[in-house]
Amino acid sequence: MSTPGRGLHGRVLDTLGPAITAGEYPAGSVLRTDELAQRFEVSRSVMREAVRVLESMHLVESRRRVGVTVLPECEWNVYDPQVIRWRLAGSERPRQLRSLTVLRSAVEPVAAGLAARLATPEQCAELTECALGMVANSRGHQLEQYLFHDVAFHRVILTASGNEMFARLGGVVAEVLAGRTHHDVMFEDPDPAAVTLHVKVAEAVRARDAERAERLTREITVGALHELDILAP
Amino acid sequence: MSTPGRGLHGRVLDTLGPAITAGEYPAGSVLRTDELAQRFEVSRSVMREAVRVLESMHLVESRRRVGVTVLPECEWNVYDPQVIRWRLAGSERPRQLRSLTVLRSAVEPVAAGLAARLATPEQCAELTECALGMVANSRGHQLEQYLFHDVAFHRVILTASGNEMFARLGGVVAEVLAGRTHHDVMFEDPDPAAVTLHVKVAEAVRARDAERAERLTREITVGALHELDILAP
DNA sequence: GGGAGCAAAAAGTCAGACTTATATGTCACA
DNA sequence: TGTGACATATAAGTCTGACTTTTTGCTCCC
Repeated sequence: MSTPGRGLHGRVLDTLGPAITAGEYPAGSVLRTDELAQRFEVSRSVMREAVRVLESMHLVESRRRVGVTVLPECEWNVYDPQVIRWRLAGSERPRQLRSLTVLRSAVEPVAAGLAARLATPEQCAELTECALGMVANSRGHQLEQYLFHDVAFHRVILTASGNEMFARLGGVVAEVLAGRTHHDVMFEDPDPAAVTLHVKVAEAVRARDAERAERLTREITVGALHELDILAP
Repeated sequence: MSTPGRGLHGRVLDTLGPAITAGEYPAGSVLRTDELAQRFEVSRSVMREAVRVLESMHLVESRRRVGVTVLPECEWNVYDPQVIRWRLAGSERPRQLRSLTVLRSAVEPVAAGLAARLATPEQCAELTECALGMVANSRGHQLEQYLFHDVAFHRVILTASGNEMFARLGGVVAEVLAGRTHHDVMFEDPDPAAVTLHVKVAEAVRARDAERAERLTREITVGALHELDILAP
């Protein structure tokens, strides 16, 4: 994913990051730079760079005479894409997936409403194209092609909202959707109702009907919540 | 703010981070580690650590034989609290404030709905206390005390939602609210209607009325949007 | 028992030498 | 004239070792 092995410090992070985010070192654990450098067979300078990155993610804190202390989970930069990937790859995957899905359920409807006001004609066209692609691949176990258009659809919505912070969640949504298709149970074709909702959202955006776009998107995300048994009354 | 001057590399970041996020180096600009090290009068190792941190924020990309390239804004980790602080402190402040307010308007209502289902009795009590504190300080230019309770109120809501990603936005909301009180025009006492809404949200959460808590919180955030002339029809 | 001061431990800093990847320019050949 | 292979320069990457600084926790004396 992204850029694997961009230098030695990156290799170290590929091991240490997942280990920490998976909770292998409980909060308060103390590591020593020299020891880590030996363990990973890299120089202290490389190890220090790795620690600096972990520190910027608020996963650890480095203090003189003490060492590198693992911080409690509530301190972590849980929006850092790298942290999200590490957690999705490890034992915390289910919880991370739930957190992200709840976040989606908050953001996407509002983004759709904004998109209905702000989307360019090109974006409207793209959206319709994605929705049609979803329809075309919604039957006959063409899950990969369906996923492709689904991801593209949500990306366009988030981008067209005109809010940079919404737009940056495109990658996250892609991970969540991909996770649902690949890891979890999804042997059957996607729910026809969901497909229809996407088409309707595209229509609403094209028609500049913000309220309708928001309401329909909320229906989509509520469905996603139910799939994970969140919001069960 | 937070931890200023945690080592030489931190000092470098305090200058370089704001400069980059303020757009002083357009996307594509190339910096050289050695030159930067000279400019900031630090060793190359320190400079390298600083660059690694900027790289983990996706503000820059370091490539052999090329140098340290400034990445386009769309690549930045705009959820990184440090990046947010840098942007709030610089010329991009107004835009950053808008982005964050829109994000709030999406997240907080959903968080309030979840809080109504999940808040502990202690959290309900805290919420009521905050709301009362707001009422008590809503008149007579006691803006600082009002702000204190306002921030606490929204923090409790976000925490009580049970979603770690919502909870992590507490700091962001604090910055936005503080910004409104300090920087922007807020000479007068807060809007009485807004105060009443907070009290009602606390009531709704205590009464476990998720739908009402969500709707009332949405009214609060819509107010915040209007203050910044967003969503003008 | 408590405060002053000392010593050790770990991170922080620096300088210099060396390695590696790679963009770019050169030149021969088609 | 265009194109491919090759050489070269450049800037990041890595390693090592010596030194500094901060901070903890212990000891010793009052």
